[in-house]
Amino acid sequence: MKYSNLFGKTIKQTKKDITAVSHKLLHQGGFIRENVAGRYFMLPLGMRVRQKIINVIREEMNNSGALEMLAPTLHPLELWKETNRTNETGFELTTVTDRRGAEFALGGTAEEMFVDLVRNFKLSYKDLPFNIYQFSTKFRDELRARYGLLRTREFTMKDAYSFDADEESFKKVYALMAETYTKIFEKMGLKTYIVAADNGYIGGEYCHEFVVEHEIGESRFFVSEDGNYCAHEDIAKFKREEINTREKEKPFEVFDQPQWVQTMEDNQKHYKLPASRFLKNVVYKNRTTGEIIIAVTRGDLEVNKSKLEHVLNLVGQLEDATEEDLHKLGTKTGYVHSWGHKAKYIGDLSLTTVKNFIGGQKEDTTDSRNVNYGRDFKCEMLADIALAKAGYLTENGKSKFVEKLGIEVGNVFQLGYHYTKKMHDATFIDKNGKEVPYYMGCYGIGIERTMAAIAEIYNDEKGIVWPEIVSPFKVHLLVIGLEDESVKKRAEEVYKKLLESGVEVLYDDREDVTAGEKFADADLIGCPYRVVVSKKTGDKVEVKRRGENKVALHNLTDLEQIVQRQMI
RNA sequence: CGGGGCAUGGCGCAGUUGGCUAGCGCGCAUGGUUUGGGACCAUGAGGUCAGAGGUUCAAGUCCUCUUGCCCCGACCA
Repeated sequence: MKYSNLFGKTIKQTKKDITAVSHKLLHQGGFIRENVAGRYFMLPLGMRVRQKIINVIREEMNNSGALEMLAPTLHPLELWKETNRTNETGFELTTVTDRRGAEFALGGTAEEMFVDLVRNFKLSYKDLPFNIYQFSTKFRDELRARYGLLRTREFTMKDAYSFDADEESFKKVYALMAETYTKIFEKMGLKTYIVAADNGYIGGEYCHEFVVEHEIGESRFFVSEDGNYCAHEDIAKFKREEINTREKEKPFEVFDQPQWVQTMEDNQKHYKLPASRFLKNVVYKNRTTGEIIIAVTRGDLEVNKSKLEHVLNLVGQLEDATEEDLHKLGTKTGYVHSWGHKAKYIGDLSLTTVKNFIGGQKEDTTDSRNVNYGRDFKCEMLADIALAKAGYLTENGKSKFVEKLGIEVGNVFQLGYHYTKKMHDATFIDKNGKEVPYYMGCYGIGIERTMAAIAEIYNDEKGIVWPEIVSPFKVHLLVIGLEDESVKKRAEEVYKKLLESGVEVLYDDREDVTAGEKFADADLIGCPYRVVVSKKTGDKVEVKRRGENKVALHNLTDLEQIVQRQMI
């Protein structure tokens, strides 16, 4: 393609408040343009990258035996009602109504649609298993879109849905998908961690995120030093160390405490004891029912809301209690009791690792001490509801957690019977002629986010350095000194030759642009090979790899060979 | 959803305690000089200062509301 025909422009300056490197460079290089918050135009250059990414994914998905298809964008709302996902928060549906009054949801994910399609076929066990997928626009009403393409409200997703006869058969598909994903991301130059995570509003019992480690990422996860464990913070299981379990239980008492002792720091200062010796209470409210839930933990630990929701089977339902809610309980911030309020008490596993807790019944000038779990108070249940942190021990106590941040570019979910049992007739006929629900999984990759992740990792101060397989063009050909007829002729010849041998080339043929500007654009756009034709190059061409400094003169056949060689 | 910030030609920004004809850089157009790292000169086009209401002799500037965007947080009681 000739640069003079390209729509879209590189620019020198971007807004100060663009913070993500990928956002800045993709905007500056003329790959994307924002429409409104979280919704982007894919410009021709960006479109080419997007297409390359799709090609890689498609090829590997097809290799895995999955079949591409396409579902409608508007999903009948009844389907979402069938699984009760219309009521779940954490996943705000955008709905539209047509002129007949029929209601539709703009799909943010398509489990119901695929189940609906499949159930209408009335399949037999002989038709199983299969894995069907699509590339389609997804709509998510994010509270806060940010970082350019990293978190948008409208994006392309590859979503696949597998249907199996049973768990055993499913597990093979799940493993195959994980393997396929690793291959896909590796091909694009992304090293991914496979992070065990929470299924959240998608449902099912387990899932894994594919995460590219990067500081800008919003996924916080932990890897054990021995490399045997890798889990998202929302599910990371860690060992609660015994604090003082050998100590003898002393008699419970309420005693005087200076009024200035209010916070956990005050406690530690006043008693000269570590935070782990105190009780901590965190109050939540069920969004829909208004029920108050009090999470009780050891003072040095924090409550993880996702874990708590999971334990209570209330995914996306909890919100922080307000001061008003506390008032209704007859208390206020800092004065919540570990027992006795009209609320559901859930305790963390750590409550049994300490003898003679301090706290739990704070009033203005008193509190309680020598509080022992089981003897002096009891929660409705003890569960893993505490937030993991760097340095904590793995469950077996053998290794320590290292904290990492990353960009979640893909995920694989075990869905099991989550949808097929909620939706009627989502069954096939087994060998015995019985109707049996499908055992499902689903698998997603965010295309634009993957694009941003690549740009986030492969760049330098001058621009993006695209991995060859996703680069918009393989060669960025630029000509300097176009007014010289022989140079111009030579450049045209090189361009034609490259095209003829099937090389994708962006030919900067602009006449009134200085050399410096052409170089700057080539760096910014970031194609892997920069080829220069000028007076200096004579019957050769100058070749430079983006990201490297050395330049070399080659003749055309050499160049073709260099470029044809697949570099990954 | 809470807190903070911003909104001025296409883009990036300046505009003082309200004051006269709203500026600068980039980009764009035209002409010229240039041509191996965003070069230079000249000329020109382009603005209901986000929207609505208000205060005032006078509003880009002060007040109120609305909308949009950006940043931080959304859990430690």
